[in-house]
Amino acid sequence: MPELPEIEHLRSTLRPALLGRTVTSVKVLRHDVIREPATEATDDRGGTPSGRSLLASQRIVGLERRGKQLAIVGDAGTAICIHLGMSGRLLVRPQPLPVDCVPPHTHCIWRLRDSHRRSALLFVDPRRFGGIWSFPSLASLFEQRWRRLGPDAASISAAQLRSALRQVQRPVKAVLLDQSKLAGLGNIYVDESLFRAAIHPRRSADSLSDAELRRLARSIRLVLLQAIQAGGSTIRDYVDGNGRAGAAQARHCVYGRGGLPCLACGQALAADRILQRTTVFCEHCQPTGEEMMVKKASLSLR
DNA sequence: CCGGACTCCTGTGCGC
DNA sequence: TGCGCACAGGAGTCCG
Repeated sequence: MPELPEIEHLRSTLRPALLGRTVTSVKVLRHDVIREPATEATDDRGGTPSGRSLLASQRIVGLERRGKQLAIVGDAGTAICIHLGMSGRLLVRPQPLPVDCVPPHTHCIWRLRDSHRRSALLFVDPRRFGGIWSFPSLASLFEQRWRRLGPDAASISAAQLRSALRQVQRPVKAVLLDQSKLAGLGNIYVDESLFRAAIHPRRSADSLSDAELRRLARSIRLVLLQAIQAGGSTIRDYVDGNGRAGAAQARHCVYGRGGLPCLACGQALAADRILQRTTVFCEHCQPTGEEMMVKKASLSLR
Protein backbone atom coordinates (compact mmCIF):
# COMPACT_ATOMS: atom_id res chain seq x y z
CA MET A 1 0.00 0.00 0.00
CA PRO A 2 2.46 2.60 -1.09
CA GLU A 3 1.44 6.09 -0.01
CA LEU A 4 3.39 9.30 -0.29
CA PRO A 5 6.34 8.36 1.97
CA GLU A 6 6.90 5.09 0.14
CA ILE A 7 6.86 6.80 -3.25
CA GLU A 8 9.16 9.58 -2.07
CA HIS A 9 11.62 7.09 -0.64
CA LEU A 10 11.36 5.02 -3.80
CA ARG A 11 12.15 8.11 -5.83
CA SER A 12 15.29 8.76 -3.84
CA THR A 13 16.52 5.19 -4.21
CA LEU A 14 15.72 5.09 -7.93
CA ARG A 15 17.38 8.40 -8.72
CA PRO A 16 21.00 7.16 -8.72
CA ALA A 17 19.98 3.97 -10.52
CA LEU A 18 18.07 5.70 -13.31
CA LEU A 19 19.25 9.24 -13.95
CA GLY A 20 21.57 9.47 -16.92
CA ARG A 21 20.85 5.93 -18.08
CA THR A 22 19.58 5.29 -21.58
CA VAL A 23 16.62 3.01 -22.18
CA THR A 24 17.76 0.53 -24.80
CA SER A 25 14.46 -1.33 -25.05
CA VAL A 26 11.09 -1.69 -23.41
CA LYS A 27 9.28 -4.98 -23.08
CA VAL A 28 5.61 -4.94 -22.15
CA LEU A 29 4.62 -8.34 -20.86
CA ARG A 30 1.10 -7.39 -19.94
CA HIS A 31 -0.41 -4.78 -22.16
CA ASP A 32 -3.36 -3.73 -20.04
CA VAL A 33 -1.14 -2.13 -17.38
CA ILE A 34 -0.43 0.56 -19.98
CA ARG A 35 -3.39 2.87 -19.44
CA GLU A 36 -4.80 6.02 -20.94
CA PRO A 37 -3.86 8.00 -22.78
CA ALA A 38 -3.45 5.12 -25.19
CA THR A 39 -0.07 4.60 -26.76
CA GLU A 40 -0.99 5.27 -30.36
CA ALA A 41 2.29 4.29 -31.94
CA THR A 42 3.51 0.78 -32.55
CA ASP A 43 7.05 -0.42 -32.98
CA ASP A 44 8.66 -1.47 -36.24
CA ARG A 45 7.45 -5.00 -36.00
CA GLY A 46 3.92 -3.77 -35.53
CA GLY A 47 1.36 -4.90 -33.06
CA THR A 48 3.15 -4.39 -29.81
CA PRO A 49 2.89 -1.08 -28.00
CA SER A 50 5.48 1.46 -28.85
CA GLY A 51 8.72 1.54 -26.98
CA ARG A 52 9.27 5.19 -27.75
CA SER A 53 6.24 6.44 -25.81
CA LEU A 54 7.52 4.31 -22.94
CA LEU A 55 10.97 5.94 -23.08
CA ALA A 56 12.77 3.59 -25.49
CA SER A 57 16.04 5.09 -26.77
CA GLN A 58 15.67 8.04 -24.42
CA ARG A 59 18.05 9.03 -21.68
CA ILE A 60 16.34 9.39 -18.29
CA VAL A 61 16.68 12.97 -17.11
CA GLY A 62 14.08 13.34 -14.35
CA LEU A 63 12.11 11.64 -11.63
CA GLU A 64 9.10 13.52 -10.30
CA ARG A 65 6.48 12.81 -7.68
CA ARG A 66 3.06 14.22 -6.95
CA GLY A 67 1.08 12.60 -4.17
CA LYS A 68 1.42 8.86 -4.64
CA GLN A 69 2.35 9.06 -8.30
CA LEU A 70 5.80 8.91 -9.84
CA ALA A 71 6.95 10.19 -13.22
CA ILE A 72 10.03 9.20 -15.19
CA VAL A 73 11.09 11.81 -17.73
CA GLY A 74 13.15 11.12 -20.85
CA ASP A 75 15.39 13.50 -22.79
CA ALA A 76 12.95 13.57 -25.71
CA GLY A 77 10.40 15.00 -23.28
CA THR A 78 8.32 11.89 -22.76
CA ALA A 79 7.00 11.54 -19.23
CA ILE A 80 5.63 8.24 -18.04
CA CYS A 81 3.50 8.33 -14.94
CA ILE A 82 3.58 5.27 -12.73
CA HIS A 83 1.02 4.53 -10.05
CA LEU A 84 1.79 1.54 -7.88
CA GLY A 85 -1.75 1.01 -6.64
CA MET A 86 -1.85 -1.47 -3.78
CA SER A 87 0.84 -3.95 -4.60
CA GLY A 88 3.03 -2.36 -7.26
CA ARG A 89 6.82 -2.32 -7.14
CA LEU A 90 9.61 -0.83 -9.20
CA LEU A 91 12.79 -2.88 -8.98
CA VAL A 92 16.25 -2.37 -10.42
CA ARG A 93 17.96 -5.58 -11.41
CA PRO A 94 21.24 -6.51 -13.07
CA GLN A 95 21.23 -7.23 -16.76
CA PRO A 96 21.26 -9.69 -18.37
CA LEU A 97 18.43 -10.79 -16.14
CA PRO A 98 18.84 -14.15 -14.44
CA VAL A 99 15.55 -15.99 -14.58
CA ASP A 100 15.12 -15.86 -10.80
CA CYS A 101 15.40 -12.06 -10.92
CA VAL A 102 12.11 -11.69 -12.77
CA PRO A 103 9.37 -12.05 -10.15
CA PRO A 104 5.88 -13.27 -10.97
CA HIS A 105 3.55 -10.50 -12.19
CA THR A 106 6.32 -8.53 -13.85
CA HIS A 107 4.42 -6.50 -16.45
CA CYS A 108 7.01 -4.19 -17.95
CA ILE A 109 10.81 -4.26 -18.26
CA TRP A 110 12.99 -1.32 -19.26
CA ARG A 111 16.53 -2.30 -20.25
CA LEU A 112 19.03 0.38 -19.35
CA ARG A 113 22.67 1.16 -20.00
CA ASP A 114 25.21 3.85 -19.38
CA SER A 115 28.85 3.94 -20.43
CA HIS A 116 29.91 1.05 -18.25
CA ARG A 117 26.89 -0.75 -16.90
CA ARG A 118 23.71 -2.51 -17.89
CA SER A 119 20.65 -2.88 -15.71
CA ALA A 120 16.90 -3.30 -15.92
CA LEU A 121 13.94 -1.59 -14.33
CA LEU A 122 10.96 -3.85 -13.60
CA PHE A 123 7.35 -2.90 -12.97
CA VAL A 124 5.78 -5.64 -10.89
CA ASP A 125 2.16 -5.48 -9.75
CA PRO A 126 0.33 -8.65 -8.68
CA ARG A 127 -3.03 -7.01 -8.02
CA ARG A 128 -2.82 -4.70 -11.01
CA PHE A 129 -4.43 -1.76 -9.24
CA GLY A 130 -1.47 0.21 -10.51
CA GLY A 131 -0.66 1.28 -14.03
CA ILE A 132 1.50 3.26 -16.43
CA TRP A 133 0.41 6.37 -18.34
CA SER A 134 2.49 7.94 -21.10
CA PHE A 135 2.55 11.64 -21.94
CA PRO A 136 4.51 13.49 -24.62
CA SER A 137 5.77 15.96 -22.03
CA LEU A 138 5.87 16.60 -18.33
CA ALA A 139 3.67 19.63 -19.00
CA SER A 140 0.95 17.48 -20.54
CA LEU A 141 1.16 15.06 -17.61
CA PHE A 142 0.54 18.03 -15.31
CA GLU A 143 -2.31 19.35 -17.43
CA GLN A 144 -4.08 16.10 -18.14
CA ARG A 145 -3.52 14.08 -15.01
CA TRP A 146 -1.81 15.76 -12.10
CA ARG A 147 -4.05 18.79 -12.40
CA ARG A 148 -6.80 16.67 -10.86
CA LEU A 149 -4.73 16.16 -7.74
CA GLY A 150 -4.95 18.40 -4.71
CA PRO A 151 -1.89 19.98 -3.10
CA ASP A 152 0.88 17.60 -2.07
CA ALA A 153 0.38 16.36 1.48
CA ALA A 154 4.08 16.50 2.35
CA SER A 155 4.03 20.29 2.29
CA ILE A 156 0.39 21.00 3.13
CA SER A 157 -0.25 24.28 4.92
CA ALA A 158 -3.07 25.05 7.32
CA ALA A 159 -4.50 27.48 4.76
CA GLN A 160 -4.49 24.84 2.01
CA LEU A 161 -6.08 22.37 4.36
CA ARG A 162 -8.74 24.89 5.32
CA SER A 163 -9.76 25.39 1.71
CA ALA A 164 -9.75 21.64 1.07
CA LEU A 165 -12.07 20.96 4.02
CA ARG A 166 -14.24 24.06 3.69
CA GLN A 167 -17.98 23.49 3.33
CA VAL A 168 -17.56 19.72 3.19
CA GLN A 169 -19.88 17.86 5.51
CA ARG A 170 -18.21 14.51 5.29
CA PRO A 171 -16.05 12.71 7.80
CA VAL A 172 -12.68 14.42 7.83
CA LYS A 173 -11.07 11.06 7.13
CA ALA A 174 -13.04 10.66 3.89
CA VAL A 175 -11.85 14.05 2.65
CA LEU A 176 -8.21 13.39 3.57
CA LEU A 177 -8.34 10.21 1.50
CA ASP A 178 -9.70 12.11 -1.52
CA GLN A 179 -6.69 12.67 -3.79
CA SER A 180 -8.41 15.58 -5.52
CA LYS A 181 -8.49 17.41 -2.20
CA LEU A 182 -5.10 16.40 -0.86
CA ALA A 183 -2.58 14.22 -2.71
CA GLY A 184 -0.58 11.53 -1.01
CA LEU A 185 -2.42 10.16 2.01
CA GLY A 186 -3.83 6.65 2.14
CA ASN A 187 -5.43 4.70 4.93
CA ILE A 188 -2.30 4.31 7.05
CA TYR A 189 -1.13 7.90 7.25
CA VAL A 190 -4.63 9.37 7.50
CA ASP A 191 -5.22 7.42 10.69
CA GLU A 192 -1.75 8.27 12.00
CA SER A 193 -2.17 11.98 11.25
CA LEU A 194 -5.61 12.21 12.85
CA PHE A 195 -4.35 10.44 15.95
CA ARG A 196 -1.38 12.76 16.25
CA ALA A 197 -3.64 15.77 15.80
CA ALA A 198 -6.14 14.35 18.33
CA ILE A 199 -9.04 14.67 15.88
CA HIS A 200 -11.80 12.08 15.61
CA PRO A 201 -11.91 10.58 12.07
CA ARG A 202 -15.67 11.00 11.85
CA ARG A 203 -15.66 14.69 12.67
CA SER A 204 -17.36 16.67 9.93
CA ALA A 205 -14.62 18.23 7.77
CA ASP A 206 -16.12 21.72 8.00
CA SER A 207 -16.27 21.62 11.80
CA LEU A 208 -12.52 21.87 12.41
CA SER A 209 -11.40 25.01 14.21
CA ASP A 210 -8.43 27.06 13.02
CA ALA A 211 -6.35 25.59 15.83
CA GLU A 212 -7.32 22.09 14.76
CA LEU A 213 -6.53 22.82 11.11
CA ARG A 214 -3.09 24.05 12.08
CA ARG A 215 -2.57 21.00 14.27
CA LEU A 216 -3.74 18.63 11.55
CA ALA A 217 -1.57 20.22 8.84
CA ARG A 218 1.45 20.03 11.11
CA SER A 219 0.66 16.42 12.04
CA ILE A 220 0.33 15.37 8.40
CA ARG A 221 3.67 16.93 7.49
CA LEU A 222 5.41 15.42 10.49
CA VAL A 223 3.95 11.94 10.10
CA LEU A 224 4.93 11.89 6.42
CA LEU A 225 8.42 13.29 7.04
CA GLN A 226 9.18 10.74 9.72
CA ALA A 227 7.90 7.93 7.51
CA ILE A 228 10.02 9.10 4.58
CA GLN A 229 13.08 9.18 6.81
CA ALA A 230 12.32 5.65 8.02
CA GLY A 231 12.22 4.42 4.43
CA GLY A 232 8.44 4.05 4.22
CA SER A 233 6.12 1.48 5.75
CA THR A 234 6.28 -2.11 4.63
CA ILE A 235 3.01 -3.78 5.54
CA ARG A 236 3.08 -6.53 3.02
CA ASP A 237 4.37 -5.55 -0.37
CA TYR A 238 6.33 -2.34 -0.35
CA VAL A 239 10.04 -2.40 -1.06
CA ASP A 240 12.23 0.40 -2.37
CA GLY A 241 14.18 0.43 -5.64
CA ASN A 242 16.83 -1.79 -4.10
CA GLY A 243 14.26 -4.31 -2.93
CA ARG A 244 14.61 -3.26 0.70
CA ALA A 245 11.70 -3.01 3.11
CA GLY A 246 10.94 0.14 5.08
CA ALA A 247 10.86 0.60 8.84
CA ALA A 248 8.13 3.18 9.37
CA GLN A 249 5.57 0.52 10.26
CA ALA A 250 7.31 0.15 13.62
CA ARG A 251 6.32 3.75 14.42
CA HIS A 252 2.62 3.38 13.69
CA CYS A 253 0.56 4.48 16.68
CA VAL A 254 -2.86 3.34 15.49
CA TYR A 255 -2.78 1.67 12.06
CA GLY A 256 -3.15 -2.07 12.47
CA ARG A 257 -3.50 -1.73 16.26
CA GLY A 258 -7.28 -1.96 16.73
CA GLY A 259 -8.09 -3.34 20.20
CA LEU A 260 -4.54 -2.79 21.45
CA PRO A 261 -3.79 -0.18 24.10
CA CYS A 262 -3.38 3.43 23.01
CA LEU A 263 0.27 4.41 23.27
CA ALA A 264 -0.75 7.71 24.84
CA CYS A 265 -3.46 6.77 27.35
CA GLY A 266 -3.59 2.98 27.47
CA GLN A 267 -7.27 2.66 26.59
CA ALA A 268 -8.08 0.02 23.95
CA LEU A 269 -8.05 1.55 20.47
CA ALA A 270 -11.35 1.54 18.61
CA ALA A 271 -11.78 0.06 15.13
CA ASP A 272 -14.49 1.31 12.81
CA ARG A 273 -15.16 1.42 9.09
CA ILE A 274 -15.26 4.69 7.16
CA LEU A 275 -15.55 4.53 3.38
CA GLN A 276 -15.13 0.76 3.60
CA ARG A 277 -11.72 1.35 5.16
CA THR A 278 -10.71 0.00 8.53
CA THR A 279 -10.25 3.03 10.75
CA VAL A 280 -8.39 2.84 14.05
CA PHE A 281 -8.45 5.65 16.57
CA CYS A 282 -8.53 6.37 20.29
CA GLU A 283 -11.93 7.38 21.64
CA HIS A 284 -10.26 9.03 24.60
CA CYS A 285 -7.48 10.96 22.85
CA GLN A 286 -9.58 11.82 19.77
CA PRO A 287 -12.81 13.02 21.37
CA THR A 288 -16.00 13.23 19.40
CA GLY A 289 -17.54 16.61 20.11
CA GLU A 290 -21.03 15.19 19.47
CA GLU A 291 -22.72 17.82 17.29
CA MET A 292 -19.66 18.03 15.07
CA MET A 293 -19.88 14.40 14.06
CA VAL A 294 -21.06 12.92 10.80
CA LYS A 295 -23.50 10.27 11.91
CA LYS A 296 -23.42 6.80 10.56
CA ALA A 297 -26.42 6.33 8.31
CA SER A 298 -27.24 3.05 9.97
CA LEU A 299 -27.64 4.80 13.31
CA SER A 300 -30.67 6.78 12.17
CA LEU A 301 -33.08 4.24 13.58
CA ARG A 302 -35.88 5.88 15.50
C1' DC B 1 -24.59 17.21 -5.45
C1' DC B 2 -23.32 13.77 -2.29
C1' DG B 3 -22.17 9.65 -0.31
C1' DG B 4 -22.15 4.96 -0.20
C1' DA B 5 -21.57 0.57 -2.66
C1' DC B 6 -19.40 -1.90 -6.00
C1' DT B 7 -15.53 -3.10 -9.13
C1' DC B 8 -10.97 -4.39 -10.47
C1' DC B 9 -7.19 -8.13 -8.53
C1' DT B 10 -4.10 -11.58 -5.87
C1' DG B 11 -1.79 -13.06 -1.65
C1' DT B 12 -2.33 -13.94 3.06
C1' DG B 13 -4.13 -15.78 7.08
C1' DC B 14 -7.71 -17.54 9.52
C1' DG B 15 -11.41 -20.94 10.99
C1' DC B 16 -13.26 -25.30 10.43
C1' DT C 1 -3.40 -30.91 5.71
C1' DG C 2 -6.53 -28.40 2.92
C1' DC C 3 -10.23 -25.89 1.60
C1' DG C 4 -12.97 -21.69 1.41
C1' DC C 5 -13.61 -17.32 2.72
C1' DA C 6 -12.74 -12.64 4.62
C1' DC C 7 -9.74 -9.11 4.20
C1' DA C 8 -6.25 -5.82 2.54
C1' DG C 9 -7.58 -1.11 -0.32
C1' DG C 10 -6.48 3.12 -4.52
C1' DA C 11 -9.40 5.01 -7.43
C1' DG C 12 -12.88 4.96 -10.95
C1' DT C 13 -17.70 4.24 -11.73
C1' DC C 14 -22.46 3.75 -10.80
C1' DC C 15 -26.69 4.42 -8.43
C1' DG C 16 -30.08 6.06 -5.01
